[in-house]
Amino acid sequence: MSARRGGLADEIVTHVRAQILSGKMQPGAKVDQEQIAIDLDVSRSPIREALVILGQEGLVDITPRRGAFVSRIRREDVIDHYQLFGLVAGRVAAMAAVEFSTEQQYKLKDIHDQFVKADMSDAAQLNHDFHALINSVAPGRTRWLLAHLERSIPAGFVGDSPGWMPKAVADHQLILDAIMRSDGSGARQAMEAHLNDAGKTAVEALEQTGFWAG
Amino acid sequence: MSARRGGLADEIVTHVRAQILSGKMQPGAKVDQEQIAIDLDVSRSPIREALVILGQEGLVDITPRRGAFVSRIRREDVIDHYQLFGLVAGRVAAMAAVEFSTEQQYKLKDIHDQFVKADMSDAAQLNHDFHALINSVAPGRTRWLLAHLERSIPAGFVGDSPGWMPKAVADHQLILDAIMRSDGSGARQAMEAHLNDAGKTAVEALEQTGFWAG
DNA sequence: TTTTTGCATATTGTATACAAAACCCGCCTG
DNA sequence: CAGGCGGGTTTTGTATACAATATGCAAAAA
Repeated sequence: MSARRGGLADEIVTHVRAQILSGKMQPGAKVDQEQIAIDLDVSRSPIREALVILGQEGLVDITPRRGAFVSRIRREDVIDHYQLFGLVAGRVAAMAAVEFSTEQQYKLKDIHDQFVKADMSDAAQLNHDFHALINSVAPGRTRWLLAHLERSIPAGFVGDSPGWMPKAVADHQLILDAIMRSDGSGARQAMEAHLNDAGKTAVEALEQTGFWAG
Repeated sequence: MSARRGGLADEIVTHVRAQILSGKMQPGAKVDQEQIAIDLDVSRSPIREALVILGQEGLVDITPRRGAFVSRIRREDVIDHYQLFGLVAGRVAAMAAVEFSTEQQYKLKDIHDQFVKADMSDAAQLNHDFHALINSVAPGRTRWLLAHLERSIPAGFVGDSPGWMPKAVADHQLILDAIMRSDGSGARQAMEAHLNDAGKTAVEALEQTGFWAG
């Protein structure tokens, strides 16, 4: 999005992250550069850059001359992560409630109306649009942080867990209502609650994909 | 701290960051890999990894096949950054106020008492210790985020700006008082105010080092 | 004069090569 | 039998080499 990088490194990041979040690489396991090089048929140069990114995201721990290991992320870490996400996103939601123009308000309502009727294939995109519109009022540095928080741990879990959609719809409704009536405090609370739920959902999803097997 | 990397890359990050924050590399300027390679007498391999880190931190923008450029950070971005910092650190301070043992409380008071009497050479360390003790109650992911926020933009500015010490002492006093009386809400507010001030100080410091010259 | 096209150059991105540190495993010694 | 000590192997970290794309300038056309 902001920082599209040289091509391969980004693809490798995506690949390895998927491996980790899907449980194919267990927490604590070594991330072998050579193995990835073989799997993806690339050299170690872009792999090392990818590992640096994943290290910054906290998905792998890098120790000086010993290599990269899948981080031992605990359930409470995921919960914590989403609480932080909620803290920041809640702040932005409060700003949106106050600053949104009438036009923006109805644009948000429009997205939400589509979201209500969407099936699982479109839900992810509409969910993203909903949050993106709200977050568009955030100042530059806040946007940067939100982008980090969104891709760091396990985001993009929309629909992975059954029964999440109706809950998300209800949450979004509360957020939308608060913003429509320019209720900053209400928007903040609703957004925080929404992301706290998302955290629980993320834990369940990771549980199901076999992220934790010990 | 958490992710000590292979040696050279970290040093290069420090070097380039210093160049940027001191104004020797102007915002918008190209970060030439070859030039750094010559300056530091290293190959481009660790330099590229360093640039990835700086890109993640938001100090440089990396565009696919065109290179890295010093980010055009505005004064409001620095303010924004420190507000976020305050948001998170405030949350942690509130937790500390509630969770601190009596022993921890007096340990914090002890550090503060030293801070009051310290000269500029020790102030940085004691300031760090003060915050580190408070942040020690934060869960893992929050600690990770705080570490990011601390080193991302221009942190470690203690004492760079004259007249900051007395202000910091007063701020820390308020934070300490709130924690001593287990006043979570008060600690949060005091910490947020402290970091908002730190943001202004950071802007001034950047102003003086010649970061902005336009 | 201004714009556009093409080529020479510079710089990035990726691959390969090499040096050094860490790991593994058998062996020796107490 | 436990624990420590080589020596070979593996893997990382850095340097160098090569390929591909972007940049800049000059010449030609409008």
